Amino acid sequence: MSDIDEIFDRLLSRESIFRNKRVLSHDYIPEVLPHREKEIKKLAYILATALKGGKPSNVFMYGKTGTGKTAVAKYVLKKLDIKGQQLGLHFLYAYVNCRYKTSNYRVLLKIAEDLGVGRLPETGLPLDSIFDRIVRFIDRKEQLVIIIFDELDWLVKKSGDDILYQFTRINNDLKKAQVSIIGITNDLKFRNYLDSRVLSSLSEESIIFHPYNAQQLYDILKQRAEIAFVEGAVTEDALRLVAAIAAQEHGDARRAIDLLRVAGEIAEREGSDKVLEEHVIKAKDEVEKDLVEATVRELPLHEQLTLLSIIMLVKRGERLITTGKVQRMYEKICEFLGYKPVTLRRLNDIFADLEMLGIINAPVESAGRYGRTRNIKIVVPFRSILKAFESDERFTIVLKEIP
DNA sequence: TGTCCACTGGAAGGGAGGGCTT
DNA sequence: AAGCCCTCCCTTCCAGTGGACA
Repeated sequence: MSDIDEIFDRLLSRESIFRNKRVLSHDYIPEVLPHREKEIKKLAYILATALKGGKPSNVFMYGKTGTGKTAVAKYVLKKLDIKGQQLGLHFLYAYVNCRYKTSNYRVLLKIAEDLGVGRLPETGLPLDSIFDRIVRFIDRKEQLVIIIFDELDWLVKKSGDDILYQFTRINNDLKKAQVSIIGITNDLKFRNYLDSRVLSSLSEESIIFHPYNAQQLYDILKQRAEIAFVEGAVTEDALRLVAAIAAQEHGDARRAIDLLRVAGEIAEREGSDKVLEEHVIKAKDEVEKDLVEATVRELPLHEQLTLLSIIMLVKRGERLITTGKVQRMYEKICEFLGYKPVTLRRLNDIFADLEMLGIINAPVESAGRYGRTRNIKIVVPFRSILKAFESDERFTIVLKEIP
């Protein structure tokens, strides 16, 4: 008990190294976005039409994760809103992150919620009727509605482009209001999946975001660190290291900021009054592990079993892991645990799912005479997946009992 | 040059579990 | 209560395919 008291006392008596931790959270939009001036200008230019009462073109924004697409969109909209208010204009906004809204229904629901349509049931209504309600709601008066579809590729891959099609045509149904759409995607190849009508309507304008390099990431981190931490709490070396790690991982600024935050938390936990390189290194492991563990734990049963089969094959020292091998292992595990295995067709979709989640790489390769199959590789730290499985007794038994 | 392996991936559909409207 | 409509996970059926080998 006294141990715990001591921990509490120590924590209380010490000044925190954080001054304003919120600055390091995902939804924080800073006053200045370094190295995105060009993109901000372009978007502002497009949206400025709204200030003269016009309908801005739809915009498509491409770029990898953490290149500032969402931040730029939110930033410009915030400024637009302020300017609009000065001019007595009122705009409506909706923001959907399609990655976390798994179905058409959820997407519509989020839009309805953001616009303030009113209470709608979690499920049950026909899609048309929700869409109608949204249309009726926004068409009550003359106004501009801006809808942001973030991580649009997820929506299209999961549920197709029906909703998108409806939204691109929505202006035909509206008498008073007008709708502009901002589509954001990480997947550059994703245009191929879209119906050409949707694509042409969506990409009236497009903005491309390039990954940040280490120096740019450093500038971003520096700016955030100055607000987030007390003076001198982050060493130059630590900051450089965070920037370097994130630059290696495709210039993802969000990851960089996460990393900095966690490094700070670790430093604080360990009673250090400075964030050092060693804290950053620990933070890197922790961030990665947490993410993978959570993802794996939330997978549906047969996706977990499939992943477990892959893990078993890796453990066994198999160098080439093919669909067939996984299927045989998977069926063995199912038999062992008393589950009815899914078909090969389903398994194939599961591979695609796991690949989308970034857990595996599974490109289709041909061995000529010996057929075509996926070449499956785990692309996250092996230990974090194991860790996720270890919390479930069924899987632990399999790991022990099956060679 | 054709064959043929080991799959891949599209299309259609189903049923359990949810909740709506009437 | 009946009759719909939705999602999620899954099945059945099957045409299609890259390239090493004969």
